[in-house]
Amino acid sequence: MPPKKKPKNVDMKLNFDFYNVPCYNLANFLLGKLLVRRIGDDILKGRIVETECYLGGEDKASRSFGGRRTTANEPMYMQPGTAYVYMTYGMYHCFNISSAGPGAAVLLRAIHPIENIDIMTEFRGKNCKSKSKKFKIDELGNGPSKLCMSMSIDKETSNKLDLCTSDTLWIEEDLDYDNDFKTVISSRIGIDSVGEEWAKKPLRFYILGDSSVSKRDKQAENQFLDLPKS
DNA sequence: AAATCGATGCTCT
DNA sequence: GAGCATCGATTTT
Repeated sequence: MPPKKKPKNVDMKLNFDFYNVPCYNLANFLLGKLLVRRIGDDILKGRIVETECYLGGEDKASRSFGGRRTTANEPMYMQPGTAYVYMTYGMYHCFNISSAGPGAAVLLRAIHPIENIDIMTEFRGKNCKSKSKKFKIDELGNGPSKLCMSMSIDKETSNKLDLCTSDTLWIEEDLDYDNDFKTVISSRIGIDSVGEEWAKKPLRFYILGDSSVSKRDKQAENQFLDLPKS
């Protein structure tokens, strides 16, 4: 049987039903999809290759841990598909998407540049602290703040956007991508201070073998999985 | 290849 | 005042 072909003349923007699933499922389903950003007349696209779950409630690493709710983390409680963009370390941004479940969201950790890579490179340099640095393709999206720089995503322009209806930021199917990839599940990055129990939980997902993944886990790669893709 | 370390300002206590 | 869901440069195996 040949793989099912989807028609190209339909709106591939993913809708509310895609986002309205538990955090763990959304983090998995986002892999292989395209993150799309429109800047004026330019359309930037990158394939999502690495994600992390932040569950809220019991999750000590989550900014909504214990039901904590402030004006800053409000998007984590908004309807599934809402963008949650926050600044960290005073100079970098992280981009999350709220899922089903109170205070639950998925962090996008890495994208693989696909379309208008030259413009992404330009934004990457413009938003980078050090001037006139040259970037390889895999340095454009291999980290949560790097992808924000390359896609020109920040709190001011993108926080609280509804990805289901926004015409500047959304997710869509990648019709040209062979979705037959293997998925690696590993521990999350940069949260060691919350203690071993939650720091080690298997809540990070990435596409095995993709060159834009921010950090590989060779132990976990021995147990890669064929997870359902939607 | 891995470990270390400074930058830099917002958010919450 | 403390602590960052990071990055990039420098230093060490």
